[in-house]
Amino acid sequence: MSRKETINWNGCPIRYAASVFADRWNFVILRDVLFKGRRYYGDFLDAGEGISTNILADRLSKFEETGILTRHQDAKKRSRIYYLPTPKALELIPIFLSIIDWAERHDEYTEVPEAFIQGYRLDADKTIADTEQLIALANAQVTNI
Amino acid sequence: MSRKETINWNGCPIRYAASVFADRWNFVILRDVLFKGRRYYGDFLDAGEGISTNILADRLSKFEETGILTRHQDAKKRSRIYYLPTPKALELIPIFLSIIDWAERHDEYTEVPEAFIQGYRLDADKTIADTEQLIALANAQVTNI
DNA sequence: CAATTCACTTGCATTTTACAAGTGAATCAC
DNA sequence: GTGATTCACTTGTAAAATGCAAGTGAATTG
Repeated sequence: MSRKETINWNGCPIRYAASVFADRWNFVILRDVLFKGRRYYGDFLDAGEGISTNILADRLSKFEETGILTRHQDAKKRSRIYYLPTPKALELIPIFLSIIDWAERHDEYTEVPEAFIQGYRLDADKTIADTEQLIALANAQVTNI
Repeated sequence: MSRKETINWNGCPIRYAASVFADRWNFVILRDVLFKGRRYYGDFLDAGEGISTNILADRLSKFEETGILTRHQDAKKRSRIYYLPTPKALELIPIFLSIIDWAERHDEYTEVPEAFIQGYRLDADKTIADTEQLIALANAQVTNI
């Protein structure tokens, strides 16, 4: 057992990434944070995906532990909690954009706006920058005023 | 319940990708197929990751169902089974390369050869093409002679 | 042709997930 | 000010997935 777990475990980037976000709910939460501007705990629940409250709480706290999200209280209503993406999370954008690109090509049911996917295929760096901008706006909406 | 599951389920590329490969063992198997040239059932088992035989069999058959891998008998020894990546799997290369890039930057324990990661950051397309070449070689080693 | 290899399958204990129902702090309505 | 409500979880429990060990049967080897 000890041998099995030490061989090839540490040092592998794919394995590390798997430990941080390879799970369907993690994918959905990161999508919501990176592309849909969702920040509040309640937003994630109401996203219509059917995530349970205990699973959401578990994933959010793990994202805190792994430095993907930070937890905050709303300034005017302290009972509301929001989560902000860290730089480490923002650097997941290229990964998720290429996932979107891949899925659009291989899933007949996927519906991505033409302009978005075409834009990405023509100039990925610009789409990454644009996405970062939208994230900054979403963050500002939650932290400002 | 029916409402919850129909809203936002279909049509989302991230959700689709999650259903195909968002799982730690899927990550490891795809890494082995895309970057380590592993093709035989036994190769995956002996990879030192500790995957159980039933889980491996389950994931391999799901990858068949989702069109990621194809299952074949070895020409000279029909009791040996190998799995080949489909074009749909090859198109995961950009995703996994950007995952490697991300992990290298954020996991202190990750050990990626300097030349490899530098090469990727300088010219991602070239690294993608190089990886495809290596995959073609690995496929040939299994299918030829 | 008996022993071994190979790719799984099966049985079962443990862990994780899903669903429903709390809980306690903060906020709102009056 | 206080009772009702909102909010972000937590808890309990049944169902599902996982992990481990031990088969199984076809193919191959000695």
